[in-house]
Amino acid sequence: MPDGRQSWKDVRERIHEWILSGRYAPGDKLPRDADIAVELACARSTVQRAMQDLSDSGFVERRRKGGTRVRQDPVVRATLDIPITRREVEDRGGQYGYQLIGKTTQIPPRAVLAAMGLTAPRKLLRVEALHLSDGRPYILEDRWVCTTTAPGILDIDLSRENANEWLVRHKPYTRFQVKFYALNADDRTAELLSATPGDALLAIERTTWIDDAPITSVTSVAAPGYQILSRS
Amino acid sequence: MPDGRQSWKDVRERIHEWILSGRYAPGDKLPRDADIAVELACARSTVQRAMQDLSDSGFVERRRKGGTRVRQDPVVRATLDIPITRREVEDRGGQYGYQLIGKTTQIPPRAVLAAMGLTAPRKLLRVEALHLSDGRPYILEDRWVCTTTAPGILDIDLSRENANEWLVRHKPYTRFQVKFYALNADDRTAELLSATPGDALLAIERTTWIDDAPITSVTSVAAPGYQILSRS
DNA sequence: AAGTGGTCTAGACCACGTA
DNA sequence: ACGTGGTCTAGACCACTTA
Repeated sequence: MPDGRQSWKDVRERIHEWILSGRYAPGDKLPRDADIAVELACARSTVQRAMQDLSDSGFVERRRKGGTRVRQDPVVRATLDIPITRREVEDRGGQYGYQLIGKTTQIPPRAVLAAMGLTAPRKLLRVEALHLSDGRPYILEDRWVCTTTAPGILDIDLSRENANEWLVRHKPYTRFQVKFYALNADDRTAELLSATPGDALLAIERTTWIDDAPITSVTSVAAPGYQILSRS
Repeated sequence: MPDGRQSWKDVRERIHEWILSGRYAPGDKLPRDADIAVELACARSTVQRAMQDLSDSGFVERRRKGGTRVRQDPVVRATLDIPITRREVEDRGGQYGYQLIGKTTQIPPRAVLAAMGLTAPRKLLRVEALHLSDGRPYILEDRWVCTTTAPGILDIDLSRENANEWLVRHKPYTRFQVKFYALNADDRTAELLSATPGDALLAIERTTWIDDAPITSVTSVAAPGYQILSRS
């Protein structure tokens, strides 16, 4: 314990060690921030910052007046980065390619309406496209766009410009929801992704809103072997 | 602009609106924190807090001396909660059940060693178990435990006690990694999960460490239809 | 009603990276 | 070298919640 400055990360580490070592077991109450600040010889706000991080990470639970307790059932909280596909491909050293498959205006299936929080059926723009890595199919996306919220999309030449990238640059969202699941490739999907019908594929469904107005809902199906990793 | 107190979340919202409205477009440089603080009539540290959040969320990019810029390619950063399975089942209103399938000590396949960061092959404890919801198979887990890092696991009656819950309570980790992918059910997996061979299933692989010492690596395969959702 | 976490402020200094 | 973000401190007040 040198008497130099301690960052809140150091303080977080100290407290984390108390938990790891069993000095404070799951369910135990930790001292008040102010007391910890005295013990560790730092400002209370530094302890507060450390505690907030431990709380965000699911290690402790904090309540006003109730104090801080070590969580009984730590929740694993994973953070995933979902970059735009072009960047993902290029970061892996691949050559990115994009291909428009279809563009229509139609009433989407119930599941899509539900995902976007729409109650009444209405026509939406549907864009199907394929992302390629080194010329090989990488991700097949089936996108529905609300043309009321994002009318500008209608002026874009989607055979040249990528719908996702256009939206991300011109229609920032305030809220989003992501869903992961596995599905068996049907004949069409298999053909487009150069897979075999029945192959298990990872599907990523993303829906974005500006406040309560849905912008787009897209289901991306990845080619066989695709994995998603949490940040370090 | 009422002259009441503003929280850093309010400030974050104000700056976010600047970006949404196009006042600052992707690639643009934002004013220095200090100037924003003057404009919004708050302390610089409040702006700093807001900016840190916007940076964590992937909206802006900050560099010392370089200033703050709106990101060109916003990264979608999703946070997932992965609770212990008992809690997940009970939160969904189901009756949780647990069943030990097998427990052996053997040398794991290369992939498992690699996931744990082990270079030399060595024997690990392997525990296979089934989690049930209302008596129906829910998740099949195939776990490898490093008995050097977590020797206590050998004293546990794993037919009664859940390996995951024991580890989570007695062996807190300092670091972890999560991986998601899809796989086709093989005959054995299908039988254990009451699925059909070939069904697409979601696999979640989690590895935990204390510092650099691996604790456990577990691959959980969920029954058909399982989905993972991001937090709000 | 009182105690605890949550946040703000103002000022200071540090550390990093760019110009 | 210097400007910008990053963080700490000390003190103050607020807000929630439970004793």
